[in-house]
Order: sequence, then C-alpha cells, then structure tokens
Amino acid sequence: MPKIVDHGVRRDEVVAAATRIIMRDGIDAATTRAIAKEAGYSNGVLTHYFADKDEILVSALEASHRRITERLREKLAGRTGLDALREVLLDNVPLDDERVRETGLEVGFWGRSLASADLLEVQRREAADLRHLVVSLLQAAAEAGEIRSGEDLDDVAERLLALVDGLSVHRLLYPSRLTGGRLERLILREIDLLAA
Amino acid sequence: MPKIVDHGVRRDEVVAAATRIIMRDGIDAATTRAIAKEAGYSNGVLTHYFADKDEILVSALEASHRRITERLREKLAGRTGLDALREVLLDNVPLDDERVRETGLEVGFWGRSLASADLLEVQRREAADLRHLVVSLLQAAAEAGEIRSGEDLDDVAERLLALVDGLSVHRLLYPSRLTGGRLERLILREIDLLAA
Amino acid sequence: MPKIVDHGVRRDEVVAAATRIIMRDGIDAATTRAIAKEAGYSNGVLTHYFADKDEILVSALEASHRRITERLREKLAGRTGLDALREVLLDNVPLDDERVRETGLEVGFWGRSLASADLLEVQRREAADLRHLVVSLLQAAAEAGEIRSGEDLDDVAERLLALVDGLSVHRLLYPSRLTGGRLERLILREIDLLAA
Amino acid sequence: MPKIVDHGVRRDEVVAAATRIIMRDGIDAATTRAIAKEAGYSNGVLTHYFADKDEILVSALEASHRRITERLREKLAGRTGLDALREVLLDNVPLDDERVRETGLEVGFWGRSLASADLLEVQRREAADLRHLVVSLLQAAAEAGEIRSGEDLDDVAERLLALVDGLSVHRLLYPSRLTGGRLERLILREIDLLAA
DNA sequence: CATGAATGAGTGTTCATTCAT
DNA sequence: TATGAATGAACACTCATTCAT
Repeated sequence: MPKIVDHGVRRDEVVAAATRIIMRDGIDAATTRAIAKEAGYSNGVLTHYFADKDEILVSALEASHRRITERLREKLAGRTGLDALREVLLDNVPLDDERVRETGLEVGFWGRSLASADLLEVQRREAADLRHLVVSLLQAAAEAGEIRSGEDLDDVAERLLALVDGLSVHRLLYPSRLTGGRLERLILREIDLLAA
Repeated sequence: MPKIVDHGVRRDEVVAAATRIIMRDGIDAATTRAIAKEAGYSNGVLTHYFADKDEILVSALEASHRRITERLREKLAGRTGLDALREVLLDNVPLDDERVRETGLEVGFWGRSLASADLLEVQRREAADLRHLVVSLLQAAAEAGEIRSGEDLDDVAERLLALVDGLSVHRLLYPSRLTGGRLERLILREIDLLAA
Repeated sequence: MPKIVDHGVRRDEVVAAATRIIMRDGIDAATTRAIAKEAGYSNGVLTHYFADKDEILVSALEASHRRITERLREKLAGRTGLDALREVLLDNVPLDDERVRETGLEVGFWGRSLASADLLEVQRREAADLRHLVVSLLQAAAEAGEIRSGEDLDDVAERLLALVDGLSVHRLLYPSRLTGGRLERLILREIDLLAA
Repeated sequence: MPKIVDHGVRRDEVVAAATRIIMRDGIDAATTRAIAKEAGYSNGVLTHYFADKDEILVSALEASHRRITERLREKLAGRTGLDALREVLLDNVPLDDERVRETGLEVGFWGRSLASADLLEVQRREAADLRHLVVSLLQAAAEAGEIRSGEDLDDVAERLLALVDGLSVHRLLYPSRLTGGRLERLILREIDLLAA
C-alpha cells in the first residue's frame, strides 16, 4: 500500500506556504519554486495539486477570505445591528500582527487583480459577500431604530467599506502617522456617528 | 567635443515613457526594453541615467505625484478652506480616464512598496505632502468658521484621505457597484458633513 | 499468496493504450502518465512491465505491425499472385480512418527511428517481413505467368513498397492534392502495369 | 559605435545550427538550449532573432528547401523535358551524404508536421512548388513528344513524387536493402518507362 | 504486485543587466 | 554618450523515473 496523502491537506500546505511568502516578501516573490521550497517540497509537487500558479494564488486569496469569514462568524455570534457592525469593521482592519499580514496580502492582490481577469473575478465575488453582510447589518440596525433616519444604506455601506480599506492600507504604508489607536478611534467614531 | 546632454531631460523622457506603459499595460509590462523602446532610445541608454530598473519605477511614482501636485496647485488658485478641500479630494479620485490610470499606477505601487524599503520611503515622503495640504486647508476652514467645532483636524484629515484611497481602489475593483456618480456624491457628502 | 498476473496480458493492455493515444493525439502526447491512465492503471505499474518508456513505444510499433500482418493474413486467405498483392498494397495505404491513424503512427516512428538504434532495428526487422511477403507473392505471380517477363522482382518489390509509403505520407500531408480516389487508382494502376 | 550584426547573418547561423542538430541527432534533440550551444551562443540570443522555437524550425525547413531549389536551378540550366525531370528526381533522393542529411531532416519534419498546423502549412506550400516544377517539366516533355500518349500527367507527377519520397525514406531506414545503386536504377527506370 | 507521491532535470521563454564598440 | 548584441539566471511548467508503503 502506498503512502496515501489527503489532497486537500497537501493543497492547504502549499497554499499556506504561498500565503506566508506573499505576506512576508510580497506577491512578486511568490514564484512556484519559492512556494515549493517554503512548503518543504520539490518543484514538481505543485503539479499534482494545482493546475498552475494562478490556481495557487487564487486559492491563497480565497483561503485568506475564508479565514476572515470564519473568525467573523465566531465574533458575531449573539450580536446584531450596530454592535455586530462594529465587530465586522474592527475585524477587517490591521490592528494586530495577523491582520497586518492579511492586509498586506490583500493589497498585493489588488494590484494583481487589476491585471488578471481571474483574480479580479475572485476579488469581486468575495467582496460582494462582505458588502451583503454590512448592508444586512445596517438594515437590521435601521429597523431597530439604531440609525438616524434619512441615510441611504447602500451609500453608508460603501463609505464604511472604503474607509476600512483606505485606513487599512494607510496603516501599513504610514504606520507612524496612523497608529493603531487612531485607527480604532476612527472606526468607532464612524459607528457612533451613524447613531447620532 | 563630447555631446552635451541634459541628464534631467533624458531622465524625464524615460520616466514619462515608463509611466505611459504602466498606465497603459500595467506595471508588469514595464520591462526595461519596453521602456527604452517607448522612450525612443536603445536598451543601453537606461544605464547612463538610472542605476537600475527600480530607480526608474521610483522616479515614475515620484513624477506621478509631482504631476498631481502641479494639477492641484492650478485648481486651488484662488480657492481656500472647504472649497479648496473639495477640489483636492475630487482631484484624487478616479473620475476620468486620466485619474483611473493614475489610480491603477498607485495601487500597483502599494503592493510593491510593502515589499521594498525604497519604494515605501518614496510613498511615505510624498503622501506626507498631500496630508499637509489637507490639514492646512482644514485649519483654514476651521479658522474661517466653515467647520463645526469639536473636530480633531488630524483625525478628519486621516479619515478623508483614507476614504479617498479606499473609494479609489473600490472604483477600480468594483466599478459596477461603485459608479462614478456615487463616488462623487460620497465625496461631496463628506465635505458637507464637515460643515453641518 | 502473491497475486498471479499474466505479464504478457498486462503488457498488451499498456501497449494498446499507448497505441490509442499515439493514433489519437500524436506520439508526443504519449507520456507515461497518459499511457497509464489510458490503460486504467496507476503510473507506477509501467515499471513492472517495461524497463522504460522507449520499450513501450517499441512494443507499440511492433504491435501495430503485428496487427497489420494479422489483418493481411485474413485478407489473403484463398488469394495468390497479383490478386493477393493488390490486397497487400491497398491494405497498407491510408484509405480509411484506421489506416490513416496507422500511417500517422508509422510516420511518427520514422523520424524517431533515424535517431534511435533500438527503434531502427525494430523498424528494419518488421519491414523485412512485409518485403518477403511481397517478393514471394511476386514470385508466385511470375511463376503463374501473371507478370510480363524481364522484370527484376526485387526491384519491383522495392518500387511498390516505396510507392506505398510515399503515397501514404503524401495522403496525410497533402490530402486535398492526393485524394483517396487518386491514391487507390494509382495503386491499382501499378498492379495492372505489372501484367501488361 | 556598437558592434553591428547583420540580423540575417545571425539568423542563418542559428538556423544552420538547428539544421545540424536535426540532421545529426533528430528533431527531438533540437532544443533551444542545444541550438544556442551548437551555434556558439548563450540561450538568450535566440530571443533577439526569432520569436520562438517554432520559427527556428520553420526557418530550418524553409532554408533546406531553398538550398535544394537553388541546387536544382543550377542543374536544370539548359535542360528541358525528361532530361530535366531526371535531374530533379535524382537530386531529391539521398544519393550522397548531403542528401542523406537533407532527407533525415525532411522525415523528421513529416512527423512534426502532422501535429503542427504551422509546420504543415510550410510543408504544403513548399511541396506545391516542387510539384508544379515536375508537372511543368512533364508537360514540356509531352509537348515535345517525349512521353507516350495517354498518360494523366497529374497522376504521373503524383506517382513520381511519392516514389521519390518513399525511396528516400527507405534508403535511410533500410540502406543495406536499398543501396544507392538500386535507388538510382529505380529512378532512372521510371523515367525511361515514361518514354517507352 | 500495485500504488501514487515525490523527485529533479529539462522544456521554451523572458528579461535586467553588462559591455565592446 | 549611445548603441544593441550578448549574457545567464530566472520564470512557469512538464515529465520520465524512483521508491516507500
């Protein structure tokens, strides 16, 4: 009987290796050789588990989003409306090392996505999920009377999500100017203003 | 008699060529050969004016920022306070083709900057200028009584700049969701709220 | 109790799989993985029955010749002389799909044989059989008075076999110029001229 | 002033190197690295003179045909009809080392052409030229009364060309059986029979 | 025997860089 | 200065082969 390997496990190993490289050295450093080496395998292994490099990158992006979603699901348990929304936004911002790495990966993918239809489609599909979550939380908050009337909830969602991404990339690029504390304060302020 | 060449002029030509390529075909298409060809020179010239390709890219980023600054300076002539601030923000957002290309270039550099100390330093230096401009316009507006009291102007500046970058990248990644009209409306709304 | 496997049967299965691939997708598509998969086995099995890939290819060539020989034997039952010869020649020419595939395989091997002593030896050994058959049919025809006198039968055989191979490759390379009808006519004409 | 290289010359060098390899070791041995090495350059040079490997192979095939055509043109000077035809056929058959190598190259390309639309098109285009030459020589011979009446000249051309290719590949594969002498005799005989 | 995971050399191709002219 | 020929390492990807299980 040969050594039986769970393909899913091997794929996860490779994707994790790719993710580590992207987070550590940038997306351009994620060559197939580097990924294989980081995973502790030879070049050839990748062939058995992925059609090509793009599939690895896409998987890395999806895996990152899946991790974020999972983390969110736990945090959101028992929360609704603005309370839940606050958690969502804070969770999507680089306030600890893990999130800093996640944001770095995400920003690296932004540039790639603008040049790759495949990646762009993944990016869009997954961004839609987060947007739906934010909109539905806003609606729940509105129905619960937590939000002052007269707001276009779609606009609000758009603004919050853009603010989260903008602050995230600024936190990475200009950490001394946009400290963690200020970042958190700005996010919280935004939620409070919705209620005001 | 050696040929006298204005180094600055040559550098500008090459950087302009690199910028055209990055905006047209993406940063990955900006190979040294492509840049030299676009500039109308041979491969070898680049050596005389730039230490390596990275120096060209850095210069292209600087030049883009310089162009934006110049454009702003013209638009700001005769304007002050919130009126000027409105122009600054609208000018930094991809509402026409030129700005879409500029934003694409910028987003491409974000990813690179996170993996390159050189680029990161350029990015920071130049971002500081824009921030100073915004802060000083906010202060002028505050002194002119255009802004409701109680606002931390540094926080406001941070929020506006993050929003501009966040909306910009979203406009590129999710154009059907964040239309030009909505983008403009969100920016204008932000200014109005400062006054409210 | 070890599993008892008929090596010959396994080899035949693998060779048949290789042949199908070569005929369907060309000799370059006949990778070891593709052959194993086509045969319904894992990659590793090939090791037990063949020293290396070349041995599989050689076997495929031999098997193809054996199939042709067998088919001929059936067709030749009850025939002799020029009548039998006509069948032999027509059978060796790509007039239907099966023969087109056979010819494609053969032409692919010609090129390889010129660079591989092993293949060349197989090629020669098997070509000798066909030649002997043609010569003996010619001799029978001559003894039966079917062929006009004065012909060097070795030369005739050589000419007929060369013509068959030449027309075969031309039929594949220039199908619109050398139609099936013309090919058949040319072959039949050749036989008729022997008698004339 | 830089070293100026005649691109045509460099291309010819590379094509000649590729041709030598194909003739010596077979078309599968003609890797880009092997070609560059044989030409005395590094891998990278090929890029400057050829779009890709296929262009080198196509050029090698065309160059071989051009050499043959040129050689023919010289031999045909002052000849017409069957006399010229005899030269054409003898010239297209591996009777000396140079022609043996040429035939080896040609046979290697046959296999490739069956799997590559590009090569097939080159093959067909160039084969058409030779066929036109043969047909026109046959027509001239017919008009001069050198050929017995009642022959379909297209069929004759087809038969002669197939015979030439068939005998050529047999001479390479089975040299001891089809000697140079017999090959020449068979060709000459064919011409004589046209007149008979 | 059979499996299939793993290897690593090899493929065509790209490209920043060097340097003689 | 400017040229452009040349380099050689790197890229993603392929594949015959090995071997522990």
